Amino acid sequence: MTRAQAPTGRREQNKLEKRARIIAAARALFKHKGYDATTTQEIAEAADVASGTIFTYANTKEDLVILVFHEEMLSVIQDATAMARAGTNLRDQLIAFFDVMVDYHERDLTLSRTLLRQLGYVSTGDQRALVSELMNALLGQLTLIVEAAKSRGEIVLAQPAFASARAAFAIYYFHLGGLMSGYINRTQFDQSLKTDLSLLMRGLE
Amino acid sequence: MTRAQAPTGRREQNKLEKRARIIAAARALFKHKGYDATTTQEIAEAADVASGTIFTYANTKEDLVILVFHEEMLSVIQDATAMARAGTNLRDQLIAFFDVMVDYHERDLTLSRTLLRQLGYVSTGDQRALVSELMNALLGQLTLIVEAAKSRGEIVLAQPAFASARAAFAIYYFHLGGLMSGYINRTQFDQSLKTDLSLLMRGLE
DNA sequence: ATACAAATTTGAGTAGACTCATTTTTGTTG
DNA sequence: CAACAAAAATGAGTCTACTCAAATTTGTAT
Repeated sequence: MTRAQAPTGRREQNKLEKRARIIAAARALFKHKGYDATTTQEIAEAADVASGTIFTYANTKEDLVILVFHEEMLSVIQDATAMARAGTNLRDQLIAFFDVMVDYHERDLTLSRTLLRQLGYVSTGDQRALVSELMNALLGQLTLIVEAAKSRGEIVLAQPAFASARAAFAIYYFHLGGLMSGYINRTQFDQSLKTDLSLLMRGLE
Repeated sequence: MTRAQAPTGRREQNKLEKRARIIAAARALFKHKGYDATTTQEIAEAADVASGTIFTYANTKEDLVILVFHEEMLSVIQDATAMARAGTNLRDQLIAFFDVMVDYHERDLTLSRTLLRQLGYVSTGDQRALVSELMNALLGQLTLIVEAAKSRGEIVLAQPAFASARAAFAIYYFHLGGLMSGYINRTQFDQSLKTDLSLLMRGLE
């Protein structure tokens, strides 16, 4: 199922290099000219491949956004995890974590909007695997944070820690969408996230 | 700001009729042939307008999806509210509410996927107003449900009821995305929603 | 080396969403 | 009703994401 060994024949090697070139070209152009203003032709030229080659590595132009984010996001998650450690209680740790993520998204609004859009609409297998990987990394870190809070006796869990991490992320994700689409501003985002996470901590009953 | 009176000159009347024809044509074709297989030309023909006219009523083909859903969704929200009344406690009422919504979305997966995608990426003013209206209707009903639970002493709220409604919806929305994108199936959806809403009820602390 | 098949790349071609200069319709004024 | 301006509709044309048959490259076997 999952490829056992990293295949490193010449052919595989070339594919990897070409793939890397395409992703790098896409990233540079998206950030420089913006997503919409960048054509797949331009990406192909910058990556020194034919226009059709793009589409053996990504099924659609939007899939390229996922490829671009995939690498970056993993390191953002690391940063977020590091920042979370500074917090003194679970809620503040979660807020610190999400803060790093939002800061990242705010740096390139158009691109992040395209990403969010795409996350809810992934086409085929390859890209889906990447999204799953990101989501697992994210929820994995959040789960660790929740479990740590449990260990130090701060919270009591009737459900697996994973479920709490998921619920917290769901709340973050919803507000992120509102922020990215311009329904709310950053101040409102911070406020709403804080309120709703407090709610999750204390419960309604 | 908001137009005071309904303007009903001949011109306005014609626009409304034309708009209605376009939406009806789009709905019929989307449901019959699917979103992707339907061309804006076909919609224009079915609505008996020129191809360009479509784009004076919707900025993009995807915006048409929002127009189609706008009407339908308001009545789905009514149905959901009615079903929620049957529940005996807040959590079950919320689950009953969301159940109606998911049933609706499951009836036309492709179209709902396109809607969800679009919700996180609304282009310009007109469509944004429609989305806000839907969201307000939805969160409004949920808020009423939460407030009723508070009135009968089932829950205690440190925050406005609106925040609880929003948090519940956020959880629903996240899992809905997973369901629509095929990351989870309906059984898993029901399970996860139940778990996470229970979490919200009882809190972590 | 040579022949062969499989994998990969190529780029001209296609399809369809969207634009916009022009035309048509509508409402108003004298 | 004629003349005019504003609003709306039109559809030929553009632009670009994406396809796919043909060409090229790669790995293997003899």
